[in-house]
Amino acid sequence: MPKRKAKRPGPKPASIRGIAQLTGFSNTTVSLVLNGRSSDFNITKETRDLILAKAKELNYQPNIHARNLRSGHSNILGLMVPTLHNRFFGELAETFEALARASGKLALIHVTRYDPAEEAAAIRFFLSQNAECVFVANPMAADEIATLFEGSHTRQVYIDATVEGQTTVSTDNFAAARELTRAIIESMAMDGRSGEICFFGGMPDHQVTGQRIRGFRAALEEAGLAFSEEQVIWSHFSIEACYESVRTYLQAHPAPGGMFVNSIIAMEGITRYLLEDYETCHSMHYGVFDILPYLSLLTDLKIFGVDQDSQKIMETAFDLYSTGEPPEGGISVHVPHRMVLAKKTAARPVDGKAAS
Amino acid sequence: MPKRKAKRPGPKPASIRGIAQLTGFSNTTVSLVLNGRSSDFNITKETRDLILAKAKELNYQPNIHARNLRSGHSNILGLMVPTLHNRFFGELAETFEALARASGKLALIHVTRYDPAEEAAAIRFFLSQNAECVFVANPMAADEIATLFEGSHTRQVYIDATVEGQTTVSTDNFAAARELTRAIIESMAMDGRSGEICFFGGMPDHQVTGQRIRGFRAALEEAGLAFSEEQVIWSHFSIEACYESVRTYLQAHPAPGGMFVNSIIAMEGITRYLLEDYETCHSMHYGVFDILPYLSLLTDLKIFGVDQDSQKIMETAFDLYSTGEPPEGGISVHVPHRMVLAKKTAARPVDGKAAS
DNA sequence: CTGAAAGCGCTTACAG
DNA sequence: CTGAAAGCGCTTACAG
Repeated sequence: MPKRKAKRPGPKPASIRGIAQLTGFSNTTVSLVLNGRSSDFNITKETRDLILAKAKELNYQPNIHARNLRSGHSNILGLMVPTLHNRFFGELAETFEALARASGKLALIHVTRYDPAEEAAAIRFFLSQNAECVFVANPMAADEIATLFEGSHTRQVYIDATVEGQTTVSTDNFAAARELTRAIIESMAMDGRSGEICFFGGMPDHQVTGQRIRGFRAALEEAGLAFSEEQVIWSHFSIEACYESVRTYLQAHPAPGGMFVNSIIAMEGITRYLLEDYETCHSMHYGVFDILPYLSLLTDLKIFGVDQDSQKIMETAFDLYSTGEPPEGGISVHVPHRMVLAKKTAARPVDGKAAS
Repeated sequence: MPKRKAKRPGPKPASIRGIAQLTGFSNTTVSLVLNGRSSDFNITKETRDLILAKAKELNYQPNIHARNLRSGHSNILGLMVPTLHNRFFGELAETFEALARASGKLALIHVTRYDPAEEAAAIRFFLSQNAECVFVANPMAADEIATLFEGSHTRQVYIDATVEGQTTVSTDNFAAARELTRAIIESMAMDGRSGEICFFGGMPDHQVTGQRIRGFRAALEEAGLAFSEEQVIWSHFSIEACYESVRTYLQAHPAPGGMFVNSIIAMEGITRYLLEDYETCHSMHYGVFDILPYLSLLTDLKIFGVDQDSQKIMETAFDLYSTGEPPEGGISVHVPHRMVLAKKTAARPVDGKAAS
């Protein structure tokens, strides 16, 4: 057990000046040594060891504020994310933080809750701090964001977004959505199931949603199925909102066939509605984007999923940033996703009884 | 579409000095106005409006490095979390960031991956930056961490941890674990199911796990059931590790009864094993800590859960920090959790007590 | 009512 | 091989 904490003694953290005084060298020498530049300046091994020892003894850590203020480059890396409530962004953020720290940068995370105004505020903040790079994940207003960067020295890397002339990294949302839709169609066919397939979740201005809708539509049309705007059910990304939307839709469409579910949050909204109408929910075929890897195994629903590789996506984005200037016109990278198949195709006995 | 970005023009962000020159006032006056202290210094409305207008025009944002360096108090708030891969910590982090920003503080998040060495590094970093407060969530080595703070001015608030003499906020892990275990026992009884109940997931030194094991044990003993160390299956918090552990256990224990699952990650490990032995997995009764709110509804497993209110926990922790000095000896707050019942026993999640 | 000046901890030409 | 000194953008006594 630690002792009750002492009240106000507060020794200040070790500083360069402190180490300089204690060792008898100048600030310059200490700073040089501590920054690993001793050899560039032919600083004696003895001097170096003395300073290093003292620094270790005092547990010296540079004051980032002073360092960044002075050196001009802020050492700040920013990550803008719409939320941290789901696996995809949580993992993105965790990887971001680890990579930033490993390169000696300060990781700043700004959560914008799918709000374009908050997004603009986030970017302005990062710019005002002279951030070295901002990773913009899944923005609502990608183009507006890009214009904010104009004239600044701050780099920008987009994740799950497409912006003309910028560096972008993402899952191939169009292709993945098409694959997922195909899986739904095929699953319905094998099951002898008919009925409309709808696209559920997301807001009209949300770029990634738009790409997925195009993939959804392409698959439908390839299969000779019609697509109309009415098949798209918009909904804000919250369980409550998704629940309301799916409820309204299903009560108006008594015999649905399948659903393209645009987020794990939307799936939770559906699950909540399942309490009210198990039969209908259970009869449908689902395809979920950002599925939890093992979710499909747990459930007795007919459910497929796209599992994005968020760690790889972030690593790729970071690489693109850290390997110097981007090529003129930007560069776009797609990171492969993984399809998660419904458990029927895996080694598990089919019983699929309603729990009712 | 934004224009291709300009290459190196880089106008520097607006500064106090810039505004001073442009408006003809001194740095002092500008600084005072911008910090909302005009009235304390009887600064003319005209002066104030002029400066404010110019600041807005230039989209002035204070340089945090300069401000914090000068003003001594760093304005930094730290959050130490073991991971961001799950809902509980993701939501914690999101709420933390929002609260910090709303109070004009700089939110710094440090992910430690359940590694005591990383935890110490995180705390040392925060201390070296003179952070105003560090929120320590679910540490492996709470006591060691507390000693690191000794003699510093940095406040500390523990989340999901108990430290002698410190301010702590958490779910009542003991009580919740006991309730959850009771639910498992009762569910098994109603089902006429016998067999050992084991505790699955977590590492020996993990404090919160220890508290939950005590609750688990209490419930067993209250029900006249034996408890022995062999019923505890340790496992690192990763899907892979949990899969391996559960596999080893179940192959050695052919007729298990129930499982206290110590994290959603552990549950995913089990789900993965379900592919190999559906019968066994399906026959057991589960209780999961940190369940996804609607997970139990999706599955055909017999599964109960504890749903922690991470947002409320973080808000409470933040309040405790922001309302000044903590009382001598610290203060401990428990935030109520919610029991999620298996769908067989209830039509929906119910607040309060376990199944009756 | 407003300004001149010091200084937070650091880095970096420059001098020797 | 090492040191004296300037300055990053800000805040805050202090002076008037």
